[in-house]
Amino acid sequence: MPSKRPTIDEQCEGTYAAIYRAVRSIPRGRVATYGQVALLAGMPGAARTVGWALRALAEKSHRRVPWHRVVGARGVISLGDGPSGQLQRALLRAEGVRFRDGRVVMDSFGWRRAAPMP
DNA sequence: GCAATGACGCTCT
DNA sequence: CAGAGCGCCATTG
Repeated sequence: MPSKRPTIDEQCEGTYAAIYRAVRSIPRGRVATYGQVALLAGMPGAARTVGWALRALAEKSHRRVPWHRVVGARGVISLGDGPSGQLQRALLRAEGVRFRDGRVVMDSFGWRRAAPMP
């Protein structure tokens, strides 16, 4: 189709594709950090870009991407106390992810990180 | 092409 | 532990 600006869907085929793929690779019940996703997507250091991609995803929300499994470096919910942040927490809890002082217990639930399950 | 923005990360104070 | 500063990369106006 002529002169069509790249929509979210189009961008999903581009740079975001690798990001979404990486996020989809996160096993259920585990979480990964933005930096980790960026690394897996082949863009080390592009943690912020991952945030952009997920943000765009939130507007559509029609993708099967477990965005809730992506958290901050130390397991913090970057969305904060907002409605989205609480939703993320709820979704993670539903998968068995445990929290401690508002942060995910990365030692146990961080993807590819540690340790036997409790 | 530059300046500003952003669901980040790391280091220093 | 909290706050501020700098660096990182991609998108947008």
